[in-house]
Amino acid sequence: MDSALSSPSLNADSQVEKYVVCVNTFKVVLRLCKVGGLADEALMVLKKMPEFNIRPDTTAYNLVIRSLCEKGDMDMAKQLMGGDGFGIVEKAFELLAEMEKEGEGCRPNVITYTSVIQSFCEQGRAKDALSVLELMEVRGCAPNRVTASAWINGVCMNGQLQDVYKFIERIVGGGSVSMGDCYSSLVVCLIKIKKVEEAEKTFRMALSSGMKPDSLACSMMIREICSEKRVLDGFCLYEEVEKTGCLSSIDIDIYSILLAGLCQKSHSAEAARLARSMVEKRIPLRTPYVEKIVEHLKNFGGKELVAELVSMVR
DNA sequence: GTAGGGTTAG
Repeated sequence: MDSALSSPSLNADSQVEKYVVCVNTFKVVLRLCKVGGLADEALMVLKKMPEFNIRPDTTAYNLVIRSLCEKGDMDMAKQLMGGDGFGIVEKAFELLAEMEKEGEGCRPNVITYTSVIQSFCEQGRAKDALSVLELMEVRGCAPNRVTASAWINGVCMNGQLQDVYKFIERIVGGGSVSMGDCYSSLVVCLIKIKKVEEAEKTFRMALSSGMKPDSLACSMMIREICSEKRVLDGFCLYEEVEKTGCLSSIDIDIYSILLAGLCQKSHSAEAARLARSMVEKRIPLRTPYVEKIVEHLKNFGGKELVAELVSMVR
């Protein structure tokens, strides 16, 4: 990469006549660097752009910042295992500062700030993350649900759960992220770190406080409860979620998982109710479950219902 | 084609 960049065949002067090199050309290269984990090379390419009379824009900078952050995370992991490596994220942060100085055309946006915040959070550097959050707010850039999610995720993974509620209060207070989005992220994280009981408590609390958890949080929570063989609990939770009207984009597999579980445990009334609602909503059965569901349901739900369900199998 | 949370059969 280094030699290619500095070779005579690839300098600004000789290229101008033969090719049209533009920002997008460089973005293709930067994207490749990012995919290939070549953070230093990405930085080098970025610094080379002015020689082609091309000013990097926000997305070009963001690609490099993401590359650096990903490398920083890897180095951090190495460090935790006894190696060294720290401070790559500082480079990303320096680039961010550079963008703020450069002004128009490459001004940092919510993605830029979020990337750096995410990296700091993953490294357990909540204080640094906070300073970036404050910076973006000062610059009039509102954090969004991804910003919040990155923070919550990092803090959870680092076992700093006690600070997460304070953070949620703070970011929701800013007015650009909803409580439901924050608690959805939290629930997903808690499940991921195997704190399922706490996840369920949090999820139920969110529901009863009138929040609308997002579809992933709903799907994961119900799926988790089903996997504990608590199908009836799962079904009740599903019905509660449905009442809030935030079920529109829930994972459709959940329906089949619930229905199969209800059938297996002979909760016939509930099974028939769910089956009817699936027919109404045109939710298809998942094929791995069809046989067992049909077998149980034809005794309780009626032949017509079963026929309709089966006709929707895909 | 600039960012983010997961599963995959009883």
